[in-house]
Amino acid sequence: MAATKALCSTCLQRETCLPSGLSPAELERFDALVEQRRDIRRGDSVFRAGDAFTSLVAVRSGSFKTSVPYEGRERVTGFPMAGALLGLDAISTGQQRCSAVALEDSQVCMLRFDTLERASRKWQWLQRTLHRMLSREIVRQRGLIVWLGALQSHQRVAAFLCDLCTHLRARRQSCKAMVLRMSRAEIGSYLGLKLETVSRSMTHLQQLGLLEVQHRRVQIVDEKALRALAGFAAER
Amino acid sequence: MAATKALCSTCLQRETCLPSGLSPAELERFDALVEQRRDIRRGDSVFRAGDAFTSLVAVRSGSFKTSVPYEGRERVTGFPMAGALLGLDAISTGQQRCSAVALEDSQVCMLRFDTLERASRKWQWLQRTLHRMLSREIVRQRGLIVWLGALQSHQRVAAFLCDLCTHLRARRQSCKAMVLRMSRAEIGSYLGLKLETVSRSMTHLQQLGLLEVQHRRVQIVDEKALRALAGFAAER
DNA sequence: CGGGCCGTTGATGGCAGTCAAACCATGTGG
DNA sequence: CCACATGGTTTGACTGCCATCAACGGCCCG
Repeated sequence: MAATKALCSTCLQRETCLPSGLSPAELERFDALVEQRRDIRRGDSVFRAGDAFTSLVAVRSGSFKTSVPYEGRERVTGFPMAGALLGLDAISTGQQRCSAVALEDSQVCMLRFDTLERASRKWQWLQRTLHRMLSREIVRQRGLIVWLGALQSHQRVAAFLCDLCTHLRARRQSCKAMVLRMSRAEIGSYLGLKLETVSRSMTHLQQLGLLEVQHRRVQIVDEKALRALAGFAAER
Repeated sequence: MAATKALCSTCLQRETCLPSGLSPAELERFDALVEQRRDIRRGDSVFRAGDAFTSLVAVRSGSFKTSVPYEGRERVTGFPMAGALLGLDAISTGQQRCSAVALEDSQVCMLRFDTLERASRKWQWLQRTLHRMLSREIVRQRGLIVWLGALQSHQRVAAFLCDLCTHLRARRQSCKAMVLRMSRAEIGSYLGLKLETVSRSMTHLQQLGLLEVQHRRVQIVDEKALRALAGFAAER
């Protein structure tokens, strides 16, 4: 957990992160808001459910899983990647409600929330961006709700993979040869399925000629058909 | 759609709504933010998916259902009641993503969002409350995600009824003789179940001696057992 | 080389979806 | 006031999807 000063101006994710669309001058001012940068090793957590909330966490590189404890077990609620903001749910109570564990060696930027609130009272662009990030999280979660309530298992897996693909593309990474950072069990927990069902769904999609699956290596062969199967309209 | 000036200072919901915990002086200032009050008749909508977003909508009295179009059908995403804030998801894109239809004759207060943003740059308490409302919506939705992914049909129905009960109690209404404003089909859409399954689950819970059900009249006989069945821990 | 973890595949059972019919409350018009 | 239509709810029989239990196989790492 090395602590070094983060510089948003040098960050590859600044366009998908909080300081999006800023002028160089604004960017410099924003840099002052970042408390520290931390390296998180694979398997380590940034915070755990129950921790006191003081800072939002921006993912600078790598990827995480967030999960809530429920009935002794864990339910995965998302797989945030670079540019995402963690801890938005903790604002309401001041307590973290989920745990965030790194799926690979990652870097995060800590943003003290009281500092952020003060700054966003001064700077309209920051206020707007923060509101948008909060609102976007609501939209994202609702997408999951629709998946869980309306789709069959192989459709959910298809939707998950398409979604992952979209996020990777937005981060200029290859979608043609994805490497899943999470296990079948974690995908299943996220999608409300058992790990065996996730596995079966993937082989099913492979048999349809939409995917090539080799353990954690997934290649999307026919993305259009995959999206259609998942019930995505032309939109998105 | 009568338009009269709303007065938060006279509103019964002001403690669960945006202007919560305000001094009389602050309350007066807040009153100035409310654009107008509107009466919405049962079956009418406040906004529909695709509408341009300009205002948040606070429910003053009555109840609504919010739903997103999906594959030609509708998926119910919530049943907001008095004190709730509608349209939080629209902030991210500036477009309404769901429709809000009144389940009974209701009243709402329109809050222009640009006005609200300007005011919350001046008033810290407003900023905090707005952030909390946004964050709380994330938490609420995540609860639903956990239900959908982890619970059986009768557990989901039990959780739904307990949740409804909690909200009614917070609004000082009776929980012992609830009248459901929504149909079985709407409950099913919300919980990711078919209407027949909702009906069967209710009779099942009745046979267990936890409920008394007569069409839309539901009486909770053993709330503790119902909560236990739904997987609620002692918390909440 | 061996062990453990993860992923795949198979057989079986149970829960919820589907199709269908009956029942009930409400409201409307004769 | 009653007959009737209508929409919502309940109940039944059957089907199908996913969970469960179990065994096997591949990969990584000590």
